[in-house]
Amino acid sequence: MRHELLLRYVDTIARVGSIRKAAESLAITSTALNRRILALEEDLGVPVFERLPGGVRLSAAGEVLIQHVRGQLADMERVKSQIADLRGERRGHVTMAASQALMPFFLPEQITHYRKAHPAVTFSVLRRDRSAAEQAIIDMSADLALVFEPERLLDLHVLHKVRQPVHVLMRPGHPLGAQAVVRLRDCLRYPLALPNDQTGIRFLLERAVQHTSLRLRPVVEADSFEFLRCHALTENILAFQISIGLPVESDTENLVTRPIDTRDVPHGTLYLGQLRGRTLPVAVARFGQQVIETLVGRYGEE
Amino acid sequence: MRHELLLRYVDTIARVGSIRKAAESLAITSTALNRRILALEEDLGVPVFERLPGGVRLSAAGEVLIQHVRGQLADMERVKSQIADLRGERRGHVTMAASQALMPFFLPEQITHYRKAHPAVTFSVLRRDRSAAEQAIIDMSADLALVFEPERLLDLHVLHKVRQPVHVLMRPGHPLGAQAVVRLRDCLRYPLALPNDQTGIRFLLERAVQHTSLRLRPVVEADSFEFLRCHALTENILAFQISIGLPVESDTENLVTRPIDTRDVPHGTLYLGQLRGRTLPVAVARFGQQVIETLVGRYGEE
DNA sequence: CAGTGGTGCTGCAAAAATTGCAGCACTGTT
DNA sequence: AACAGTGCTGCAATTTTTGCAGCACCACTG
Repeated sequence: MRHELLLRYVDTIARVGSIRKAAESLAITSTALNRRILALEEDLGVPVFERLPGGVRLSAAGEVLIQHVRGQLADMERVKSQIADLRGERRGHVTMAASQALMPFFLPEQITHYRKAHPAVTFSVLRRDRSAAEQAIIDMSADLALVFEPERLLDLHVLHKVRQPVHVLMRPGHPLGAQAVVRLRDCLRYPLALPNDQTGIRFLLERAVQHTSLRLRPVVEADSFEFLRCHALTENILAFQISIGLPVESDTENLVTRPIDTRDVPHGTLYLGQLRGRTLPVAVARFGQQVIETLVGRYGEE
Repeated sequence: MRHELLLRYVDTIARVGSIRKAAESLAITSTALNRRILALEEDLGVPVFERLPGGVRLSAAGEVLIQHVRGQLADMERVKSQIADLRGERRGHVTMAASQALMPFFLPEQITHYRKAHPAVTFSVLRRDRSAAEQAIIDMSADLALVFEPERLLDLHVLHKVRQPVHVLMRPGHPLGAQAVVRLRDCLRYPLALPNDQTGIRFLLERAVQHTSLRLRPVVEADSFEFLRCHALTENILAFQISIGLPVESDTENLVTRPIDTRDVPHGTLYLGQLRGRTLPVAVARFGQQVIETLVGRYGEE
């Protein structure tokens, strides 16, 4: 598409923060890119970027423009998708921002299942926790967000939500495994592996101990649940995860999981959302529908 | 603006229905325009226009595209307006679709008043009754609609509404002038000048007599209220108008107006609306706000 | 305090895209 | 059968865009 090029250029520069770097990633010369931006700014009568010694940054006017540009690009995708759909082609691309808990099992399974029915649909997955997922929706780098305990829910239009209790993960034979439901204070007696502040689970745990005498003292802290889970197995300490992020029940030989009593740590909520007011491409909308149906089938209506 | 050009081209061709005619009105050669469309269709992989012997018409894919195109053009106006606003310029353009009743008094007064505060804001006014006003909103040839008794209210986001009783207009000395409120059956005893089917007033009158033995037998029918009002004065027959379209009260020497009993003809409703989901340019939004305040001040909250 | 690596920007010439003219094939109307 | 309207195309002129090299500027750094 010829006429979208300029928009793509603006978007890339804004994301990268440098004309030269953007030019490289766009496979054109910086001189051409630079001049297109200058021409745009002349047409517009206002600088779109502030020139800093280390690159460029969006000006106030640029902030207004970039939202329009990204909206236009996203909407153009929708148009192409609808036109392809009109020809019965059933192709398209879905960009999904999702919390970490969805990475190991839920999303792969969902995408595989969807691609069985629509092999021409392709996917991009961005691992984004909480506010980062919302940000991806707002700046339209993602079409859908499946996010645990988002922060603001402001520009997010909620398509579906399900409650998710927090579970504790341990090596087989750990004394906590004796109970079907564990209390938080019991967990805190053992060494902990905790996810970092960006995550919904950490948020829930911090809030749970806030007005108590309990304290979270992690032995290991990381931004990767995969690392935490594996580390819990090797060093025999406790990790945490929500229901949807737990491995299939069968392999209790390697890992034991127990829900934490909801009197101690209340349910968190997993949201499926899109940008408010956007019309999604057909492939995206259909995939969202499938996710909703799966969630309803698995956890019931909220 | 360079990159909007193609969008403007597509929009114009779709409205005009011919590449050559569109090229003329766009002040370019048909050759250039034609080739741009061909290039667009190649990029898109789908014909946007159906080629007919007498010109072109939007294809199914084109219908999808044109909605996007018009949305982007309108949104670009908003962006420019916001950028201008950012520079404290307070300029912009407002395109208003309105029912006929607003033409003689209300709109001129409103626009004059607004332009006193914001002289750099310019206006376009389209006279559109009922469904035509809604159509102008949908295809984005107008930003705001002030329309009496719209038909579907489907894509129209209602910003405000006021009730409007129907009045009968007569020459001074007409026997009907004796009563403060007139009954419909009394009106129908005299020769009538009626607006055509497209108008909300005709719609209300037709509905009023639908299940009665009364019949509307216009002596003169026209699509111009101005003509009807003037004709009523010269030939001494009855015309109709809603409150907001009536002349200022003072000049009762030339024209007498009386409300029709609402038991006979119920209130109609005047709607101020915009396209659902659109973010309006600042100038448009402010003007709409002023209109709402005027309506509230004059007719109270609904 | 010079050096270095980064930035955005600008002449000038080459390359590429766009445009305009004239004319073709086609269709519906007179 | 002539005509007036349409969209489309080959070719040449024109305009626009691009790329190279180099400039001025700034923030680090040793």
